[in-house]
Amino acid sequence: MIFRLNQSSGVPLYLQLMEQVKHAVETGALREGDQLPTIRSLAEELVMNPNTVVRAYRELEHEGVVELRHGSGAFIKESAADRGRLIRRAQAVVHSAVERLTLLGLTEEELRRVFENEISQARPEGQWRKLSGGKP
Amino acid sequence: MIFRLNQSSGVPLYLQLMEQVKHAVETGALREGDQLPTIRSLAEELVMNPNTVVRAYRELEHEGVVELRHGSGAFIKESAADRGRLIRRAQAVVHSAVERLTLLGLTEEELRRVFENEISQARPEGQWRKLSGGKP
DNA sequence: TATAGTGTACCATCTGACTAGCACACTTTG
DNA sequence: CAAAGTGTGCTAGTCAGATGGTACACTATA
Repeated sequence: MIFRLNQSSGVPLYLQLMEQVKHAVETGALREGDQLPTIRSLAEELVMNPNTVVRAYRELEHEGVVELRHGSGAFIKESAADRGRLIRRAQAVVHSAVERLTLLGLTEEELRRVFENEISQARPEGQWRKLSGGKP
Repeated sequence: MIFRLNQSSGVPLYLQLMEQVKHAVETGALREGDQLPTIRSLAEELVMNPNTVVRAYRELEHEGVVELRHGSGAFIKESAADRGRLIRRAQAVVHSAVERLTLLGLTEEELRRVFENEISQARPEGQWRKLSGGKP
């Protein structure tokens, strides 16, 4: 497993860690019964506090993704549906799109904005706040 | 202009606001000389503290995106390059990709993870921390 | 039955994001 | 000149993320 965390994105580290684990499960990189890194070892390698790892693991347990076994470790729970194939296919689609846009000359910042904008346009159900203003 | 902020994403509101403004400029929705909403009015409509809007505006000014005129308002500065056409083209590409993946049955959460994973795979230059662990 | 390795549970502390409220200075408009 | 609307500046406080450290409880293994 390889986890990549972005310190300066504003997104809490424990949330990023959770996302990484979920993604690994979705792609099949982590399978049912696999043991996750130890809290202490992961904290050490990611140069973060063990408590932060604990928080991520506990939330993942609460979401039913992992199982914490006192004294032995953290393990991937049986996932309801194996979406590995679908996710990998999706990854391919996104990959080609990102590659194409990179060649067009978009910066990573622009890419993120375009993507986030598209998501929020396509699915306005979430916790959004709208503002319709004119020229004040 | 329409701004959409996500309260529960973990990303600071002032950063989200900045992104929205930048995106609006990139797409051409906001043009040179256009006046942005008043600090107070924007804060009121977005139901946030004026200080938070101030912070976003000041950072945007620092980045050269807007110009704050004491006593009159905030205005879009002349942008170095008009990337409107490029960005709109990119938006079309991303739009079709997102649509396709939505039809495949991906949730918004999965979509975000796949995208973020792709970005970090494609451009590992940033402030990333790697972990290569095995089964501990 | 030891012992090492694991998760669990606290507590104190620091930092940044955000809120809350007020007074002040400048510009526009009448 | 006066009033309304604007950005500016400041102080104080709340909250969540993250750190740092310690002690404890459980499990696997020799």
